[in-house]
Amino acid sequence: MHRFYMPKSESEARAIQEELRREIRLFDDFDKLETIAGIDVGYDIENGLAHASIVTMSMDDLKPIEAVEASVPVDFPYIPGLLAFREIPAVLDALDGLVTRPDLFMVDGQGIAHPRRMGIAAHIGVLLNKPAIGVAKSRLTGRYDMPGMHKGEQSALMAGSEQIGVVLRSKDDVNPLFISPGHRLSMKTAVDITLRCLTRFKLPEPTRLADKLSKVRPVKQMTLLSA
DNA sequence: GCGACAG
DNA sequence: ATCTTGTCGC
Repeated sequence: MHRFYMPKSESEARAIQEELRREIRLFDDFDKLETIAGIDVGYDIENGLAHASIVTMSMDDLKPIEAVEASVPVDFPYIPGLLAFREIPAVLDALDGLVTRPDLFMVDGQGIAHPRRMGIAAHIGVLLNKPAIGVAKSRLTGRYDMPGMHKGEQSALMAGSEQIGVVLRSKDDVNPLFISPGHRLSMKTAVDITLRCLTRFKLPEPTRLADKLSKVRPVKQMTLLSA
């Protein structure tokens, strides 16, 4: 149904991104925003698996409605700028199990704040033809001034004279988040929606819950003290 | 050639 | 991303 192609080389991967970037639309293009889904991918290094988690919630109360997960073997290395090719297979697998249809996707990673403007959030948005926002915990590319230390303060993420994202302090005294639109919404809307998803944590609810699920919970040995 | 480098 | 104990703060 989708059209994800697994490249056989780095150059081919970059060529795919150059091709897909032409489909990105950065203006608000959706009629309703009732549900939002957070997407994140964790890894099980030992078994060579990528574990994708998607949590759908209501924009009203930010309470989860549905959660799906999927594990698939990783066949693409982590290469800065090509993260999408490593994580999307697991994401698409998890997506197959999703019953509800979220109005928008919030992805852990960059939207257009990418060397070729095709971060994983943009890639997912284009593949699904759905609005998507990139929420990254660190910078991939671009320059910026550090925003104030209080929640809500922000600064522009620039690539030359082009604004590719917003550096947002999502909580007092914690490292800022890097927000960038991925597809079918504007920079301003991407930030507005992210702000609406913030509660008392650093990460917005969609990504925060997906992140929690994607962590491959280790079979931690309980400290059982026998008397 | 030398750094930088989402997860 | 993941590996990891203690430790600071609400």
